Amino acid sequence: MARTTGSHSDITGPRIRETALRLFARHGFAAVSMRQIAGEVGVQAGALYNYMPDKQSLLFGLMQGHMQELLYESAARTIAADIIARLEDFTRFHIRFHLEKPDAVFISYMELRNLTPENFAIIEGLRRSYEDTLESILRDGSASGVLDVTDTKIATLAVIAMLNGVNTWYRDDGRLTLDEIETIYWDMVRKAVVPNQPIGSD
Amino acid sequence: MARTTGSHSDITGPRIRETALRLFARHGFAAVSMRQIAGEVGVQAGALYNYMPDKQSLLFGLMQGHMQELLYESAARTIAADIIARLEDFTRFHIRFHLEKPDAVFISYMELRNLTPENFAIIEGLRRSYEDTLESILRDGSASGVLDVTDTKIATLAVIAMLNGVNTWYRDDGRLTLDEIETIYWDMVRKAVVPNQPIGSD
DNA sequence: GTCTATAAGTAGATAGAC
DNA sequence: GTCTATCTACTTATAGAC
Repeated sequence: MARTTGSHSDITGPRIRETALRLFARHGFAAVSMRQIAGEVGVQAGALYNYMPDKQSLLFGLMQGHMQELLYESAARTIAADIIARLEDFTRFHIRFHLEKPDAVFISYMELRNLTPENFAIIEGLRRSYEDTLESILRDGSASGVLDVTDTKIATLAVIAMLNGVNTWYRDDGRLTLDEIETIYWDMVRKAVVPNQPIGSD
Repeated sequence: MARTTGSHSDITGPRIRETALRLFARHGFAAVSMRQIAGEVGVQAGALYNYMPDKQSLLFGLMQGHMQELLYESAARTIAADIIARLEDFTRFHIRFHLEKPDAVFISYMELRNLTPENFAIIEGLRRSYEDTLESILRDGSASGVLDVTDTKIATLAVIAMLNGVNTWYRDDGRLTLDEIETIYWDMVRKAVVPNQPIGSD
């Protein structure tokens, strides 16, 4: 039966997080008020504080949860034994995972400024761990000669930045399928880091 | 002679814009108050309104000025007749220009959400014009066969996203010179879009 | 667990003196 | 052109009733 007051701890909590994620992504953390979140959830602002000590914790929880899931999933999906195949695993996983969670991706990058220094350090650590997933692939590939990168760290950041770009233009109703997009990016990533012999060079 | 009150129109205006640019980049548009800007400039909050009708116009003016300068400079510096050389011009210009103006670059991307719809449309138009600079290079190169890109639009956005990434990690006292960084990125860009024959492929 | 009410502070913007 | 003072609205967070 419908109630306008009473206990809803098991549904209100997730709804607060979903709503906050969407509003933070759309308008920015600083521009969204607790009243606005509460209003969309359907409770009064004071009720939010049953679920979090303050607004900062809400933001941090969203970002931390996202980064932990990213790390967990990337470890599970980047498993091929062959280096080139593992790089392809990573490329396709990164694009797909990021396109599935655009709001969480967006705030995890855009709202770093609004974290306390302690919380910022934690999120930065998780982000670096994720970068290490790719960097170790590039380092192993360079060592064995199947890849050719001038600077492993820069190549890592360059590839991730390039892949992140998909989120800025992708639309569900666009002209390309997800698989086509993955393939186009994988082609560019592969060419950028594989030893090559340009046609027509001498 | 030092004065604490009186006319300063010719120096206060630029100082307001410099200060706002720095504060917006550091803390975000929504998190910076007019009083905070005024305080760092050394005037009272009310005085700011001699230079702009509202806070929104201040943000828009900063972003518009940056984008117009980017367009003007890119046209002046991407001039080589040869396609590959022009792509290299663009790559090196983009990295250098963006590293010279990190705050303006940062807010021109991060604060798009805080523009009114009308202002957003104008900035988006300028951004697309800049992307067209690169896209026309890639299109011309593909047509003449000196470049090989599966999808011109995606390649444009992928290259720009990759180059933009430099701003997230560059430090003046880092281990690489600006020219070394440009060269590393140019190497990756070139390999990604030039027709190639991977060594060891069959 | 949610409500109402409120504390204590800050926001953008304006009016009028100088 | 800048100041002081102020308006109106909104902010995060808390207290206590139910």
